[in-house]
Amino acid sequence: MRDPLLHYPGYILRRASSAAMAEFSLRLEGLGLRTTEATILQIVATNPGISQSALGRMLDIQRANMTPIAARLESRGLMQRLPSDGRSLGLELTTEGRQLANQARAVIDAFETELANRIPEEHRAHLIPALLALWPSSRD
Amino acid sequence: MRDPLLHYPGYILRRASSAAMAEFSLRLEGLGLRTTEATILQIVATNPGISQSALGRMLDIQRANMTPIAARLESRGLMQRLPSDGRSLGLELTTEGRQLANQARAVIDAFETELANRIPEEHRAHLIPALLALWPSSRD
DNA sequence: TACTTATGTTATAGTCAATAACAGTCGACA
DNA sequence: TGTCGACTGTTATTGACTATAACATAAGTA
Repeated sequence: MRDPLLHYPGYILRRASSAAMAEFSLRLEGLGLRTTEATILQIVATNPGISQSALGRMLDIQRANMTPIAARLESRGLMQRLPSDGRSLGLELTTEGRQLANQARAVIDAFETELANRIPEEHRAHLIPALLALWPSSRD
Repeated sequence: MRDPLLHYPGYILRRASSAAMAEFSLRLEGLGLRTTEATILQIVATNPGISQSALGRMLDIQRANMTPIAARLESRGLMQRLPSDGRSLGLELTTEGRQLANQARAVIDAFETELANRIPEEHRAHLIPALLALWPSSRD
């Protein structure tokens, strides 16, 4: 029972990512947040007033899929959507949203620290630069 | 417009993985294969007779979700499901399945090589060991 | 034999991403 | 100024993928 793909970086990337994300989702369950929602809270916290579409571009989430996500966060009282532009909606966290964002940040920090510690020291510093090279994306 | 999570390995892992997988899916479209299906063809090719559930354990796919995937490959004439055990089904590729597996392997090889080449040389060799450390999984 | 575990299946629900179509707004520019 | 093209947000729909529960059957074990 041999896995012939174990030496391919892309394959291992997929498997490692899905395993890590499953674990991460569990840790967020206590806060009632999904992975994407926790991410959004962090980004809106550091970029108050960011528009829905700019947020979507940052996270590779399309406008059409952003709408229900943002609506859900707003209906939970975590985020406000204020018309900034006439066509754009500027996003801002409520007080409750900021509190939850902080709690989520603690969960993220703990998880990411654990992840990093699982990597043998001689490889640790190379992971992020290597992954960034695989993900050209919007930071060009 | 700053991304406050850019220094977290788990976050970048997720983003890099989803970008790479989207690209990979496009390359498999020509063969009419999904990512998972291409993977299964490779594994069954190297492990003829493997059972559906063993395959599922290898790929972290649950029995219930394995059924329609395997049935689809069989109905396309790529794979056979032969009762081996009375309860188990042993999987084997048909001639056509082997041919398609070979074509898929070429696509995989090309893609994985390109991926590896995107990584700056000083980081390249560290990616797989680092990822394997994050994905303990079944290889214990 | 009786009990437990393993395998495969069906049905169902939820999450997530992709597409198309629409209304409204903004900006550029002739 | 007015028009045209691009941008924003929304709705509706679809497909892929995952998770759970319940079931029938077979295998292994005490």
